[in-house]
Amino acid sequence: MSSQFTGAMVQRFVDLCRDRGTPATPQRIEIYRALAGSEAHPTPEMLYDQVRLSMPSMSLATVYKTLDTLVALGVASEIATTGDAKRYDANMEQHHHLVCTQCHSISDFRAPAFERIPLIAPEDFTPEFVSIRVHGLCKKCKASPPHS
Amino acid sequence: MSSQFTGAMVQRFVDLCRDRGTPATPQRIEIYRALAGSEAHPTPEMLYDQVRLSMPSMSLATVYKTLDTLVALGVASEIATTGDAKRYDANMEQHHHLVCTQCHSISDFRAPAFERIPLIAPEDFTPEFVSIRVHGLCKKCKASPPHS
DNA sequence: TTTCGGTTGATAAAAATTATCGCGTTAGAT
DNA sequence: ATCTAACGCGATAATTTTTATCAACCGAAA
Repeated sequence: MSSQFTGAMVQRFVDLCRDRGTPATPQRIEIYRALAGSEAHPTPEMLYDQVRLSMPSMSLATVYKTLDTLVALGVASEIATTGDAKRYDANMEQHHHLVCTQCHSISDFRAPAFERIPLIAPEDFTPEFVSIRVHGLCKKCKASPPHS
Repeated sequence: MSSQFTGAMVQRFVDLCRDRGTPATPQRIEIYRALAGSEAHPTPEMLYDQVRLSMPSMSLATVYKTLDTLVALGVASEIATTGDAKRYDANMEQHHHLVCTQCHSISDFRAPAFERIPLIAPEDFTPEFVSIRVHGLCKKCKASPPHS
């Protein structure tokens, strides 16, 4: 994620906060910037460590509360994982995920073949959107054998 | 999940344990039976409560350890969720999930249109399998308005 | 300036998961 | 049959992750 693109995302975030009447505090801006600038789909802890570099007074509780706020604003989403900690994504465009079965890393993925997945469901379920996860071996884990 | 079908699954589980040299202890059998007999994709806590009905001495730690064993044996899988607790599934057939955006319930789902999703990925990622999640409103939540 | 509502940071508490360890049971060797 | 070693179980402690609480702070409005 290039930093200029991140900057544009931050700007849009600040604008959205103004529109919604949600204060764009320095803490929220820094947390959003860290999330938007990461491709690692970071955990709250990871964001905490990142933001503290430029804002040492940051509290971990603020990170959790702000992430809830970002999700409520619709500028971030929580990713479903099998891991121990929550992970977030600021990429709100239609996209899917590659999940490494070895190291559990998650990366974004777009493919034309996945763009038009039919939105089907049983009759008693009202579908809204589909998410696809491709599980397999990431580049790193393919190269290096399991550490066991 | 009909109980006779659950019984067949338990039988296969016991056979598999014998083949693998993994002791099919009463605890493991009861935990597997509870998982195989549930359609709720239960959490460890839910399985603990269920199994204690017939085996009051069950320990929660045993549930956690056994779930790891079941996954290692390939007779159960952990489901990726955005929730607070882990959730498991004993249905090992190719299937997908309906996730309620309101109550976060998860139900199994099979559709011909999803049977042949192409196993595609970027060049540096080795895909193994795909999982699809259809997000939307379940029957109950469609009927009852949000509690807020 | 004062007030008020919302936010932050510190901390406690809760919830979920994992680690530890003694005990009992079982399998295999003798 | 007895002994022994290995393994699983249950109890519990410890760790990790997340949420709740609350006083202090900040900015906007009066």
